Amino acid sequence: MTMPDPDGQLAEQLLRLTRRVHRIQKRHLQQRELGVTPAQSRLLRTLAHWGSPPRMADLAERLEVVPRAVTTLVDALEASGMVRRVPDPANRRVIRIELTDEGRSTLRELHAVRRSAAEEILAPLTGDQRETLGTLLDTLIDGAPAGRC
Amino acid sequence: MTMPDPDGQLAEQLLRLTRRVHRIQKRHLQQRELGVTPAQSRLLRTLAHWGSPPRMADLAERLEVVPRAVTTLVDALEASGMVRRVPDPANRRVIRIELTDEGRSTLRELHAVRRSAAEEILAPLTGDQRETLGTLLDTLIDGAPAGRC
DNA sequence: AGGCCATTGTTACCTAGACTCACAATGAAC
DNA sequence: GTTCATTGTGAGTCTAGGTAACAATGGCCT
Repeated sequence: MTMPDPDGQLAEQLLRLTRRVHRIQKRHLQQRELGVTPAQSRLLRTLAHWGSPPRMADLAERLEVVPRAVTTLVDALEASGMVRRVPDPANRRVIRIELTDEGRSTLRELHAVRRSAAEEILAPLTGDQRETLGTLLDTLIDGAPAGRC
Repeated sequence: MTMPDPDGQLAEQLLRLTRRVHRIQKRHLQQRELGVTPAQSRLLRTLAHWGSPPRMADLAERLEVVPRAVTTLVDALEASGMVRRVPDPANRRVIRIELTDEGRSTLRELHAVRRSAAEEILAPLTGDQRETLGTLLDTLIDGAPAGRC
């Protein structure tokens, strides 16, 4: 009476949930009409958690995407005044990305968006369950073999 | 000393993991060179779990996408001989989607792909943890308010 | 100094996956 | 039989990502 493929099922559930998370987040973002897409929102949050302005390459690594993808995101965010490209005097190849005041104020609104989206997604879970889930996800994310090249 | 936004963090982790799952699955699929994308693979699996051949609209609902998206997927799968469009004699508007023999054989290979991808993703977790995660994900997926409409 | 290679960001292009809108064909209901 | 709902699809858009080629820069090595 063992399940036929428990791990495969798990991956399936994860993917399914994934799609739902994405859709819900997108909807909540659109409702606020901040002109920010989910990926841009993620970049902004990443930026906020940084100490000093990171380089494009830093962002790419943190976001786990190729540098080229960061260029597009920063293009959009810069066009809407959320971030600024600042050349690094110490190394003329690198460009540092700074949050603008407008970016910071948008971030505060994004915080609320994320909260409401998270609330909708996590509604079926109790506080304890959320904590457990958080721990498991942490383990999954941190313990990853980082892509074995 | 409470966390600033635990639920938001959770959603963040979920999204991050999501991206990883997607990437890993895609890589594993490409390695096998089955000519099947992740979304197509999902449709095939959905099809296999169905009793009698479903309508396009059924698939759309089950996959949680708009019907138009199913058209594209079925186009591709039909072009590679995995499925067949069969008109429904009882209602000439509906088209039923049938798995072909080739689709069935591909599905067997996809099963292996999914297993290996799941293994890579879930490597950091013990058996017990996987079980717990499965339960939590079930709760999340089934308990969803289905888009409050 | 000069030459070779790695780093950094970007230009140009492609793909997957989803969405909206409009529409034609069909069925159902009044 | 006219009107309305269902069903699938054409046309077009959009987000998010990926490759490949490249120009500019920096580091290193002799």
